[in-house]
Amino acid sequence: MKESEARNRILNVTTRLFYEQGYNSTGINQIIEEAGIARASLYHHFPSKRDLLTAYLEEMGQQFVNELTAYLAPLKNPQRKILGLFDYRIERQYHTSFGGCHVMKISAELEKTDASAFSLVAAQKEKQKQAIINQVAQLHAKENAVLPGELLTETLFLLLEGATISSTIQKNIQPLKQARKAAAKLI
Amino acid sequence: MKESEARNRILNVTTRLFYEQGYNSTGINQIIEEAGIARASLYHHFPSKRDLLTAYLEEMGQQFVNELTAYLAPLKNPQRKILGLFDYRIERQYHTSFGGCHVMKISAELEKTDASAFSLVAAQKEKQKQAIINQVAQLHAKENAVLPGELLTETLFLLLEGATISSTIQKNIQPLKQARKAAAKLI
DNA sequence: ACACAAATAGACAGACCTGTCTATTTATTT
DNA sequence: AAATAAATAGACAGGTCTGTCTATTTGTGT
Repeated sequence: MKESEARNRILNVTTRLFYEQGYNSTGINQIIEEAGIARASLYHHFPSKRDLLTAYLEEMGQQFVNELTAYLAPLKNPQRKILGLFDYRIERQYHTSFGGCHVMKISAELEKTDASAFSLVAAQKEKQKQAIINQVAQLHAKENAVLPGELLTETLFLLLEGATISSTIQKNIQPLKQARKAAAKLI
Repeated sequence: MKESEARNRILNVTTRLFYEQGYNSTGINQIIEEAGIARASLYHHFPSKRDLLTAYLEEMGQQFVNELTAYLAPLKNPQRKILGLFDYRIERQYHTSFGGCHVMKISAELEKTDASAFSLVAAQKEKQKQAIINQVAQLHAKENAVLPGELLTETLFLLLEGATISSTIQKNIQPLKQARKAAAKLI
């Protein structure tokens, strides 16, 4: 029922354009044209542009988690999986020509007073963080670890976030490689 | 000569609006109205909107460095100054109601192919990073430090960046506090 | 007093924006 | 076969956008 052909085309085009051009710079008209569907069809499935934003975030969130899970699956132990988090980001940066994290991009376009949008966005980030928590939980704490468990999780997450935005601004993967190196010393 | 009254008003209003609403969502008409100047005056000083962007980045960069320098000045030793970097960000987040870093916000609105804009943006970030390098250079390396000097600098920078974006998305200072805690253990 | 720069008001072009509406056609289901 | 849903084309309203242009007034330095 939700699998209609037109809806899929709309969602695919929207996802691509919102990520490449941003939310504000992407117009309904462009979506209609590139998706090759009628105006009324779009408004039938998505009554307002805001509904497209919600769908975009959910779609991208789903993709991200699926891809990450697949990427980490073959890695053998928690250490390697944690380093895999950084490698995955590196691969993604190459694949998107340094487009950066979609959640960060969208959040920068939102008015800071738009609480409902920010709660959507924050929920997406929370999911990503959960992937780290799951791995750190399986680490055998080092004898004389510099950072205790919970702080280690947070630090790894923040390193990942900082390296991602930094890599996006600099348009090279150096920050992610450095973050990976630091992570290797901390786990 | 560049100190004309009208120009200052334009720049002040532009700076506020670009930061609060973003670049794409701020119109020339709104700037004119809020600055209380004539349309032709704006185009006299800034021939295109793009010129406003350049001026905005330079203005904000100047402000950021000045404020940070003033904030760190009374702190006594390199350790405290490094932790001061985090405290300064916390204060800024409160002061801007969690508006976040202006460089990150703008970079998220740029097309990733806009090389000239990205080089402006990257230069601003480089300046901020330099502030950390300066402090770390004065640290006496710990005997058995987990992270060697250069990697320590990069790690502190990435922690700061990650905690800033994370704090902006979550709308609370917890990430910055955690990053500060991690930094304290690393230096 | 003269010249030049800076600022003003406001109309205008040409394009784009979101969302609504009418009226018709195609599918699917019962 | 009848009814319901999904899709189509395209006009339309009301607004906003950037940038240009004319024509006039204010200010400043020489």
